[in-house]
Amino acid sequence: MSGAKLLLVEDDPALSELLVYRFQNEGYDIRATPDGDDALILASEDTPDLVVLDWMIEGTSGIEVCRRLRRDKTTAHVPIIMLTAREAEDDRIRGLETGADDYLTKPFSPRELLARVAAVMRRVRPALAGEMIAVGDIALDPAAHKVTRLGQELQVGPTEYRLLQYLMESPGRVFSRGQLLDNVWGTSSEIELRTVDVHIRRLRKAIAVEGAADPIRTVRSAGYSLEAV
Amino acid sequence: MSGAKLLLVEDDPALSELLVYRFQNEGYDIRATPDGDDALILASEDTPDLVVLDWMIEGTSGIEVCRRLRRDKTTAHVPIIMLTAREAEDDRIRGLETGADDYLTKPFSPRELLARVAAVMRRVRPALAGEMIAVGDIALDPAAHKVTRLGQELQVGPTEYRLLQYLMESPGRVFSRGQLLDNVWGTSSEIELRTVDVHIRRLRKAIAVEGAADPIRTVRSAGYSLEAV
DNA sequence: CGTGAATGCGACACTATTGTGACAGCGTTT
DNA sequence: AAACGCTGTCACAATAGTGTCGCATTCACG
Repeated sequence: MSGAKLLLVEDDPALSELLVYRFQNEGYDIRATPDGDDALILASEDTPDLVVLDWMIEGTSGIEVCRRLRRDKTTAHVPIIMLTAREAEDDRIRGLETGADDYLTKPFSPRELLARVAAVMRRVRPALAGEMIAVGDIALDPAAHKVTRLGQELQVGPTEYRLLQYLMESPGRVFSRGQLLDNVWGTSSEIELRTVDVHIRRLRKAIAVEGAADPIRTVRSAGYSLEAV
Repeated sequence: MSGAKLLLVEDDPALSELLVYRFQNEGYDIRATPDGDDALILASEDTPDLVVLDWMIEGTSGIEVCRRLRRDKTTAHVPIIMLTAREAEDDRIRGLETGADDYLTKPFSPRELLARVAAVMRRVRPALAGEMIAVGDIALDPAAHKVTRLGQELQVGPTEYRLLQYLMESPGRVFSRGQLLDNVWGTSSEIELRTVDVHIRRLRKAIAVEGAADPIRTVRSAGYSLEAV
């Protein structure tokens, strides 16, 4: 499991099924539901990396789903791509107003949607889109699952790798231990906060190379951040 | 029988015959049928690598064939090139919506279609385009169905061959066990993930030669990749 | 300077993941 | 019918990774 988590909200069974196959084939971890209320529950249970949202759906309407996703803290920043009917200009505008990141008018080809999703993912979570990310002298290649520093390949364990990737996605930003546990370890983590310290230490050791400073900054009583060196 | 397997669904006998001749000449393993239902049966019996599908055909319509191909797990990912009448814009759009990968409007020259097919094949499965691929000191010849390392011919079983070919198509890239099952074994596989490990081991043993390192990298909790040695 | 809280660090038991040899089922060939 | 090659699973061995603990060290603040 390497791809980004998608949530598809689409009430046309044929289209939904088709898209699920296509996205799975591209390596995405996609779940689908035809129902707006259900979508909100799914999104809150396991925050997706991106939501594809049909405008016309059963239950809570697309625009309402969009609005509520934005209201909830855990999903407020999740990118949303809206699917709208062809001539519904008003809908499109209102959709973007409500906070959608992109839209696609029906009919569209699966490939078009794939391209849009990939584009948004590249912008928001480059590493999940398979894009190489670099911070200072450290480079991370998600496709090859490799980390290099100053051209030197580093040996990084699974958890340290995920931790590093997460830190690299927002360089300079300070994350609390709780945030790191939620985003790197996963939702249902009943893990000691201090465990984060240990993995930070292991990560520091793993990315240490001759003649390069420690890029991980400890912010006392706040958390850690990765600085460009 | 070396080239990629094509399935042509075309009810104009003259055109069909011409295309079959041309594609066979190019080394493709092509079968043709004028009937939509027949096409579905042929496709399920022996999954083709690509389908060329006329929009207007007898029996089940083109769009329906397209949709059903996508619905069936074993054929869901097979690229489809649609042949449409010149002015049928709506058809084209609906075709793409239904999951076709590319289209060609009649009339077209056989050469055009050959180019499209080759382009799609190169994108999807480079080795199936009949091109020799080499990674490090390993060379795989799809035409001759042979694998050599350091000039030495290797004895590789069928599954190991497909596995190696797939890994060689994206050297350095890490694939999860699930991805490998989907792409090497086929989408309908209800097979244990650990089975991949066993075949990786068999492949490792098969491609081991004196004085050469193991090119297969195990990425713990992620999958495997083939590195250029 | 003290002092308490926060963080760094090494060790350790435990768990999860992967490597490996063996085996039985199956279809094909001899 | 026997022999063979290939396949998918299994059980077990070998590793690698994980979470906690206890203690050392550092830091902010009076």
